[in-house]
Formats: sequence, C-alpha cells, structure tokens
Amino acid sequence: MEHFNDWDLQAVVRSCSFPQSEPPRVGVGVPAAPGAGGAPVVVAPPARAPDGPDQMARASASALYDLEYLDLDHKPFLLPGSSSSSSSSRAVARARGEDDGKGRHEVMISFPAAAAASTSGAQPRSPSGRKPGIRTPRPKRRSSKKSQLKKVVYEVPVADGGVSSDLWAWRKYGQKPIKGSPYPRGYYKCSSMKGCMARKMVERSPAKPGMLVVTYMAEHCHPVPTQLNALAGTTRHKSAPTGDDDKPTSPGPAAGRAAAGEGVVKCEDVDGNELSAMAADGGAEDTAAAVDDDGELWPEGMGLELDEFLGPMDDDVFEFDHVLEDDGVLGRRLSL
DNA sequence: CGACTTTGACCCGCGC
DNA sequence: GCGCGGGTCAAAGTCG
Repeated sequence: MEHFNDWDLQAVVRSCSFPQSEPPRVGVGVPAAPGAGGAPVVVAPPARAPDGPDQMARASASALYDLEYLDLDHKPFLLPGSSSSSSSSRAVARARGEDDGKGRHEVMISFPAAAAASTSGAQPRSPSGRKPGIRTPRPKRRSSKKSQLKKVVYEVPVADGGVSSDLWAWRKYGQKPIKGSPYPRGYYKCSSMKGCMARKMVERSPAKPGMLVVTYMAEHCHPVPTQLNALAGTTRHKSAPTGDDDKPTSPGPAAGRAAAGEGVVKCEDVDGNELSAMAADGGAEDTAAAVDDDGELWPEGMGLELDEFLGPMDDDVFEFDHVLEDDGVLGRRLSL
C-alpha cells in the first residue's frame, strides 16, 4: 500500500556504475544454448541499496505492495552487497538452468535481502489513459520472437526491489494482469537510446510475494551510460512523495539492489541447466558504495547491465561467482 | 516541448 | 482451427 509506493524512479533506472577499471566480476556469461542461440545468461549481483539514494530505497518496497498500479520497478543489475555499513549480508547466489522447452535460456537471480526500504510515497498521479472506443489501425508489429530472446530473470526482494540498479533508463510501455498471479506484470523498454530493443518485465512472484521477478530480454544496442547523471533529466523525479500514493511512478528496478545485502541469485538457462549457484558471504558488506552527486549511494562495481552479461560470455563456461572478499570486494562466479 | 505513465485494444504464439 | 494468454502498440493526459 501506501507505504510502499515510492517508486520514484521514473522510468529511469539508475544503477550503480561500476568502475570500469575494476569491474566486478559479477558478470556471467552463459553460453546459452550452445549452438542454439540460447540465451545468454546474465547474472548480476544484488546490490544493496543504501538509503542514501532515496530513490533506490524507496522504490523498492513500495512497488511491491502497490500492486494496483504495480509498477514494479526494477533495477536490474545491481550488485549486491554494497552496503556500506550495514550490511550483513551475504549474498548467495544460486544459478540453475531451466528450459522452458522453447529453447530459451533463462537465468534467474534472486536476492533475498532484506531491505527495508522505506518508502515514501511516490507521487500519485492521476490516471490518464486514452479513451476507450477509439481504435486506430496499427501496423503489424515486428515479430519479436519471444521465445528466442535471451532472458535473464532476477528475483529481488520486494524490499529492495524498488530500486533500480542499472544505468539504463527504462520506460514503461505496458502492464498486464497475469493469469494465475494476483499481481500484474509491468513491461519496460530501454529509453536510453532510441532503437534499443532491451526490455524488461517486472512482476511479483506469486509464490513469493515478497519477491519481485524481473526479466530482462534482448540486449542494449548502445553503451551503458557511464554516468548516472547522464540519465538525469531523462527521468522524472518525483520529488517528495507524499507517501501515500499508490502509483508507482517509475520503474525502479530494484532488482539490482538487495538492500539488505543478502541476495540470492538464481540462474537458469533455457536448457534447464543449472547454471550455477553461488553464494557469497557478506557480499553486501564488501561492496563498496559510492556516492553520487546527489548524495545517493551507489555500490561500487555493482551495476551490470544485461549487455555486459550477455555480451562477453564464454560459451563453454558459465561462471558466476559471488564472493565476498576481505577487502570488501565482491566477486561472483557462476559456473555452468 | 519532450518524456513518461496509464490503459484498452491489437496481435501473435502456443496449447488443446 | 480455435481460443487463451501474453506481449506490444499507441492515444490521452501528466509532469518537469
């Protein structure tokens, strides 16, 4: 309810950027179905969303509970653990391959973290929408082979779910109720660049109401914005949410951030292979966080985008390791 | 003015 | 072949 509507994040999801110099090894490549074009798998480490960034924190929880408008946000690849302080978290990652029978390769990542994101209300907005009854012919849609798309599924705790984790900007283009699930699914497209086919779907897990399921499809056709600020302006910021609003304003991908620091990552590939599972202890702790201009805190090395994951993957090996190192570095490895 | 959200309709893939 | 369900489109309205 009200409490959790803070998805302020508009469509823009910001995530932490990771220093290129030292990319977190979180990424994983999956050989998707070998030969078949399987799907690549991407794994991102859960990131914790510090309160710092309000957006992140807020977003998460709220969205989940706001099913009415459900805008689940999503923050994709955030690295887990970044907690600067608290975190106790350990991140556990589990990957398993799953075949949907269609040749899809999916990876599921879940971050059980507990984060309590508080929420402030996002700003309510009046419903708008076109008037019913009016219909315009539309061109045939391009066939997007659903089954052939690479899919990466993230499971994120609702609490932190609100935060967006990646650098990409997302725009919501649809929402639908899903049969069998009390929760609607939100559809988002990458708005960082025109023509980018990257999309993501966000929904609450019926089985685990406390978890958000974020599915990323397709790859970005452009580089990741290096600066968080780059997105600034592309998104609407709702400033102080009153706190009651139900409406999600923006997609906040919480996915990426496991606020609590603890995260579980599940990876499934289409083939039904378990990609791997890994656990990281104390992941959150290790992760360093950076503060951006706004004072938001971003975990360092945490943000991975799908591309990153999808891109460079070793065909033969899928590794995803999430390990916390003493120095605070989070490492993840997935092995397939 | 541009970007974004909302929302019903349209379209397509898949199962029966 | 038909129907269902999921995914996408695009108009209308809002917001910065």
